[in-house]
Amino acid sequence: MTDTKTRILDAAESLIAQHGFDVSLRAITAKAGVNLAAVNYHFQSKDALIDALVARRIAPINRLRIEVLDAVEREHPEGPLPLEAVIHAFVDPPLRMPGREDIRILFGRLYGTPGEFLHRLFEPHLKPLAARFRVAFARACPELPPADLMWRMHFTIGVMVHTMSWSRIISEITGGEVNSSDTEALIERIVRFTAAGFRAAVQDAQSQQGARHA
Amino acid sequence: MTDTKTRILDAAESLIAQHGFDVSLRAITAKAGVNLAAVNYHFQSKDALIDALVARRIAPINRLRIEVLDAVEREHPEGPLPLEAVIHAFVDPPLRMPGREDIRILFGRLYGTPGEFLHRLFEPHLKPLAARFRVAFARACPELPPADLMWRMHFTIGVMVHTMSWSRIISEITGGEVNSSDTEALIERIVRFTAAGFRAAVQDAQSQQGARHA
DNA sequence: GTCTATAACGGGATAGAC
DNA sequence: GTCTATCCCGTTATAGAC
Repeated sequence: MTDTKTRILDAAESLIAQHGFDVSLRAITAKAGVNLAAVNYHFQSKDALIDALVARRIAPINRLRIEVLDAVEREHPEGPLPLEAVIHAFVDPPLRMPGREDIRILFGRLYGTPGEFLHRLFEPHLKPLAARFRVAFARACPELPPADLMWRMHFTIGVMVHTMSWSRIISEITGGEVNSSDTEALIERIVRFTAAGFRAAVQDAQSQQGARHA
Repeated sequence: MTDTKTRILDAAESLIAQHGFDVSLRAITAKAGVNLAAVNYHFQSKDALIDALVARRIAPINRLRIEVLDAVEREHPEGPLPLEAVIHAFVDPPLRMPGREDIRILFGRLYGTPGEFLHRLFEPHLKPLAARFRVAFARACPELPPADLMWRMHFTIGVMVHTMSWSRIISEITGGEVNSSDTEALIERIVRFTAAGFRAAVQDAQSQQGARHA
């Protein structure tokens, strides 16, 4: 039998992934097989529980992302970085994640809920990461204007997050035709798609105004 | 003074965009300037209110998407469809949306909350749309294997949704460096990014297994 | 049709025994 | 550390006056 604290975290993680952040403490403690008051003993509040829960998963993932990026930069001390490798360092750790699929869904849920958790969680956990990867992407796409660079990083996050949230459901509604169980192949698909997006031509300031597709 | 029913819908829309779906009926009715009981009179329940609220916005958007796609297909009765035009038909109506930015955020929030609303809202509203666009995308990318086609549609939705949810926040945290107020340019960026992604080479079944980036 | 008042319920948090 | 019992609050929904 594991630690009470981690059992609460595990139960909360699973339930939040399935039912969202408004899961009751009663449901969590029931699933964890611990008493209702335990959650307020080990953590101060439900919010603090969620903070701890997210930090437990985000921290190692971001550490891994930085490590992988470090390795890429070591291999290319100067000149442009290989774009696919940078994207890979960014999207692989969260998508591959430790075991449970719940965590992927939970993670996707976080991104899908802008505002509430932004200042509590993303500001500390994600801001330094974004800064780090921003210069990496800039080195991978030297000719890309800064605004386009930011938007395309943003788009890449969108692809990653949406895939994390919906991959299981996608598999269901397409009747298995689209299979998300092969994580390796899925990551590869994402890298190819977004790398091509990064390399797309940018519209120049002139034609930006009235361009329309026939 | 407008209709009570629509005032409730407007208030709910705005508040949900800002604070999520667990906004209280008290807050909604207070903002709408109507009585608490009104929401249960005009709609049966809070869930029914949300259904009505979403349907009110999704229906015209999807109608427009189909209309635009119809026009594209009329101009190209046979042979491949222009990819950018198909993407445009899909992402432009929701991103351009009627006036209020709240609606974009709300829309993004819906996609970011898989599970809860899927069977109630996306099944009826989105399933026929997806089927329609699927054949359109297949005509635009004839050589793309079906599985890749589905994933890339999925990725495109991810880019669109994430942009809708986060565009305002992105503008804030980047200090205006990245500006989301120019909807026209933003749509153009999305179309370029995703079109390039659709056109990316697919990994063949052989190299799918052990490919890794240096 | 719209409001006032209240019912019926479930939520998070806490005090105190063990 | 863990449990029982309880408090207090906010929530949805409803009944009935206007």
